[in-house]
Parts: sequence; C-alpha cells; structure tokens
Amino acid sequence: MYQHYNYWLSGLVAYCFCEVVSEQVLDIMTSPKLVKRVENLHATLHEHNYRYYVLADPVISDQDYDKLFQDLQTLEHQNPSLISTDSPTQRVGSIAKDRLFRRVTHRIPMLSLQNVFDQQALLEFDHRLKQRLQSEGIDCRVLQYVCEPKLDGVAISLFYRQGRLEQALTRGDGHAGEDITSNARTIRLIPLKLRHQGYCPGELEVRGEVYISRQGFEHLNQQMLNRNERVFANPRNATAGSLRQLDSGITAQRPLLFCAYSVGIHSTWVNAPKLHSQWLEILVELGVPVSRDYEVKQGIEACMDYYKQQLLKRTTLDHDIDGVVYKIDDLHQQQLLGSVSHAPRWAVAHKFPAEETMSIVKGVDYQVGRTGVLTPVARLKPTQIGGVTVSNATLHNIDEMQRKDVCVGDTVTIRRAGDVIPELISVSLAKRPSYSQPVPIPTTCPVCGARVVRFDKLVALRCLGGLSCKAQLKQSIQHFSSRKALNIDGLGVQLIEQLVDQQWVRNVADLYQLDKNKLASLPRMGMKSAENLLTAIEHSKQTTLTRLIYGLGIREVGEVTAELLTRHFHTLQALMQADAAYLEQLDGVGSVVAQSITSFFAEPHNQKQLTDLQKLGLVWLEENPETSPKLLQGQIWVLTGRLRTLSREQAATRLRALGASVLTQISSRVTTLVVGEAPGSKQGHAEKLGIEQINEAEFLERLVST
DNA sequence: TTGCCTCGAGATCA
DNA sequence: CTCGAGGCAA
Repeated sequence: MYQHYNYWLSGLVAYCFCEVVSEQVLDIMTSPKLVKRVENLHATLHEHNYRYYVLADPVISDQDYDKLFQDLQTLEHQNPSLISTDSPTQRVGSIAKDRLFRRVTHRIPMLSLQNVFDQQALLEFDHRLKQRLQSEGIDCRVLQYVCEPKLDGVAISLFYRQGRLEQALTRGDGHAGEDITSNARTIRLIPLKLRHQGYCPGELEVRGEVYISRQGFEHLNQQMLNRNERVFANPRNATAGSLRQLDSGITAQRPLLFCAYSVGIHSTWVNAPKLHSQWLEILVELGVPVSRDYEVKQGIEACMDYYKQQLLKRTTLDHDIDGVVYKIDDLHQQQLLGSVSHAPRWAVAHKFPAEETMSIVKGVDYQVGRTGVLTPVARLKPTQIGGVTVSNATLHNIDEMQRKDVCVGDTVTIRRAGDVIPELISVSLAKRPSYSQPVPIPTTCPVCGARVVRFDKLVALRCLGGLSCKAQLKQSIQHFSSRKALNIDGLGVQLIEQLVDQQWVRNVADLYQLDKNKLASLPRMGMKSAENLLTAIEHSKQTTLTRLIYGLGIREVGEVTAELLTRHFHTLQALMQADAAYLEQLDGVGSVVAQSITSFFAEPHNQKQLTDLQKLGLVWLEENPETSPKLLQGQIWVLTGRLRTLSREQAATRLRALGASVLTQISSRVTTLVVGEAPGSKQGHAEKLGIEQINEAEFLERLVST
C-alpha cells in the first residue's frame, strides 16, 4: 500500500514539472546519445512498472525507481523536445478545457452480463448453451469456461493504436460512453504503451474495471478527513467520483487500480488467439494487468467449486468483489452463441448473496405516480447496507405488501436487489410489537382525496383524480418538460412543486403563460433564474412531433412508440383520427397500446390541451429531423414467409430505419409485400389488391440501393 | 435508489 | 457558502 503511495507522490511531482515545461519553447539541439539515454530510461521505467504492477514482482527498490524517474524528469526538463506522450512522466495532463467529457460511441457495444443467484439458474444457463451449440452441430458435453472474480468498480474501455494508449471511455449506456482519457492516463496500472511492440495488434481495445482497494479507500478517506473534506460512502463511489474529475491532477492523487477482463476490437493476425484465456495471457505479456485469480474450468460443476472457493476467499481480499463471472473460453463458440439485446449469451455473472440487514418499518406511504397508480413505499429506520444508507424500500403493490404481511413497527430484513434497488425481503413476526397495525388500504387518494379504484384482475390501485390530482399533475409536467420530451432546461422537481402549489400551473399549457416577475418572487429564484427559465420555455416551443407525442404522457406510449407513430402518421391530425383497429395493425402496437391512444385523444380535455398549446405558439416539425434521411418515407411494407439472410425482426428494423412503416396485415394502403420462403395467405391477399410483391433478393437489393 | 461531480445562481457576511 | 438541477454509474 505505502509503496503505491510513493508512486502517487511521484505522479504529483510530474504534474508540477509538466506545468512548467509546457510553457517553455526551447528547442535545443539534441545529440543522438541523449535521445538514446531517454529512450533507455523509458524502457527501464516501463519494465519496472510492469514488474511491479502486473507481475507483482519488483526487482528494484522504490528509492531506485524514484531516482530513475527523477533522472528522466531532469533530462526532459532540460530538453523539452524529448518529451513524448507515452513517457512515464507524462501521466498527468492539464485541466480539461472543454468542461464536459466528450461522448463517444463504442465501436463494439459494451454489454452488461446476465446475473444468476443460485445453482439452479446456473445449471439452466449451462443447459441452454449446450442446446444452442448442439443445434449448431458442435459436440459439447462439457463446456470449457474461464472463471474470474467480478470486481466491484467502474467498467472502462482502453483503446491502443500501435501500442499507444489513444482513448479511454466509460461504459456509459453500453452504446456510447464518455472520453476520460486524461484521467485514465493517471492510473499507473494502465500502461501508456504496450510491451512487445512487434507482437502486438495495431488496434487493440482492452476492457476492464477501475477500482479502489479497501486499504486505498481507508487511506483516501483519512486524507479527506484531514483536509476537512467529505468522505466517500464506499470504494465504488470513490472510484466513479475520481474518474469524473475535470482536473486529472486530482484523479492522479486517488489510489485507482485497474484490472482487464476482456478484449474488444482488435486487428487480426496469423496467430490470433482462439480462446479467451489466451487473450488474458497475451494481455499480461503486453503489460496489461489481469486478475491473478482467473482459472479455466471444465464444465459448470467445476465453476461452482470455483464460486465456493472465491466466496471463502472474499473476506481475505483487499478489494470488493460481488460475484464471479463465467465465460465460454472458445471464441468460436462465443461467436456462435451471440448476444441478446443487453448481454452476451456466452457469459454469466454468478453473484454472491446480497448483504442483508435488519431495519424497522416506521411507516408506509402511498406514492402517486404520473398515471395515478398508488405504490406503497416503506419508510425505514435509516440503515447502512452495502456502503449506502437505505431509508426507503418500495413494496411494489398491495398484493406484494399483504403477501409479505408488512405492518408498521415491524422489524424487517432488507437487501439491495442486484446491488441497487432496496428490497424488503421478510418481516420478523417474532419481533412484531403488540401495538403494530396492518397498513390501511386507501380508498381515497392521499394527495387529492379523489376516489381510488382497483380494476378487476389488476394489482394496481389507481387514483381517479386525473390532472386535478396535484401529484399526477406535477409528474405530468415533469414528464412533459423532461429531456426526451419538450426539454425545458431548468424546470426541476422543486420548481414544479412550487408552480403547482401556487396554482400558477394547472396543465402543461399554463407553462407558456408564466409571468417573469411572479416567478422571480419565488424562494431561491431571482430575476436571472426567471429569465433563464422563460428562455428555456420559449425554446421548447419549437419541437418535433415525436417529442410532443411522447411528452403528452399517453399511457403505454414511450419514446419508441412515439417515434413509431410519427413515422407512420407524420401529422398529429392523422394520429388523432386513427381508430384502435387501425393502430393495432402497426407492428409494435398491440390492443392495449391502441386502446390507450384512442381513449387519450377521445378525451375532450386532451383535445383542448393540444389546441391551447398550438394557440400559445407551440409548433412541431412533422418530419423527424433527428434521424437519417427517409428514402422509404410514407411507404407501408408487409413481410411474409421466412427470409434466409435476415430474421423478420432485423428486416423490419432495416425498413423502419429507412422510414417505412411495417405492418403485419395486408390492406389496400400497403405499398410493398416481401415474399420469403413458404409465404402465407398474405400473398394471395396482396395479389387480389394488386400490391407490389418482391422476393428476398430484390428486397436486399432495394435495401442497399436506397 | 443512492451517491458523486459540476454548474449556475441565490444568500450571507465582511 | 449553499442549494437545486442535471448527468452518470451501479
């Protein structure tokens, strides 16, 4: 630990130096001898770093290392032209100029992992894989897995070009993450330059976890305490917080560690590995740290042994792990298995049982959601669990609450499900106090007093107050102004609360008639804030049909459906006139959604709302400019039979991307029918109506040419 | 659901 | 200095 600490200090020294150096514009003639000397120092320091961090087998003392490090610094200081970006002294750059981290798309998405919590689910996982592989003609009575501990930190991706660290990204939503290169460079376990240049692929993306050791965490918090700053709640938050610093000088002072667990994009070469475990070995040779605890196992039973072994080992480790991960070792098998939307099929996280704690139910409140659904929420005596304080736990619905038999005053067991959402597991009847009362089921809304009903067969209670219920109104407005809807910047929950309570806003249209002076009179609002808000509101008047449809908060209509409706109808007028039967024909719209849409627009009150918005100057683009050009815009396509090259879902997605609507039934409005193998009755139907029919080859041709 | 960082702006005190 | 909003990660 303290050895690591010495190295961070060296990092600090480097920080001071490069600040000075960058201001000098010296251009001293450099002798070949000097160049050689600097190169040697680079190589030596990289080698010692590698031995220290990756192999955990240093061959020189810290003092000697620091001496070499300082030699290099002195040389670079005297000869700035010799400083290269992968020099061991260049870990800390300057403060990020552009105040936000740039968003960058991952070339291969960073998926998350399926989780299992017990042996049963794990056996099913293994069984599924065998079946899938067998159907691909692979003999696989025993699957070979790579087992490794699952570190509890923050996932990142490192991109190396010609062996040099070029870009570091956070995982983000898996699709795109943030560019944290300057912060990643300060982590000493992350090589700026890979070893064995000749052998390493030209492009290599390393994926792994940034984390903090328990000791490092204690030490950091002690430091924060000494400086009178706030301490971190747990190592993971400290890690995430450190990576988000705009000043990488601060990141450099944090005891961040790194451990790689896989490879993303990479150039291929003759001896490219065939196994995941071979990749891990290559990473070690390239100087990238990987877990020392990984093992290759034959069959899922062996994996379970590994799990038990790691579970025992857990407490002795210097860092948090929340489970172990099993991956199919054979890369070809991985490829055959492929992925589902959010996770690869060939890997699974076997999670350790979540930490459980006792707490006391101080009360149960009912929360009223945007659509009026009442959700019981247990208010708990604040309790530490897994490094955070939990004081609320949702009980989901009345059935759930009654099944668990929750009473006020009960002592209960809680845990964080999936390590995120607090969950009330059970009540301890033995500890139930005599005064405890069952939680009353409300018959009226706790917010507006309107009648509460429970529709047949539905578990949910619903407040009938509609928008005259303040809770529903507040949430509708929040939804309307949210980023993906009308995007009114600066209109947060607190402000909405006040606007509604003052009765200045009774519906979304009222937002467009707010008075600046009145606004400025609110607490924590001044002239400046009021002006900014009004500008943001004004700005939101120019919007798109998709945003408007989504923002209206029609039940069952989210982002995706809103986009779908825009693509198909193009105008609000057309959407409002569509009947349920027609809507249901749209691929992606079922009877429930169709019903929701028609009943929303049938409501006179909603119709008035829309005309009011228009009168107040709201305009929307009926084509969606936020997506690529639509060459099949306005066309309606139907698919029949089996396609050889694409799944039907893939084909539909491609068509929609080009602006076409995809329906499941033939009608006179359909423009084109794609006929695959073994077509159904749709073909005959289309024939009668004289609709254009094309086969798979023509279809593919059309996809490329448009 | 909680905790963290950053930003802008209001509040407070000298 | 403090707060609210917004964004991010698990």
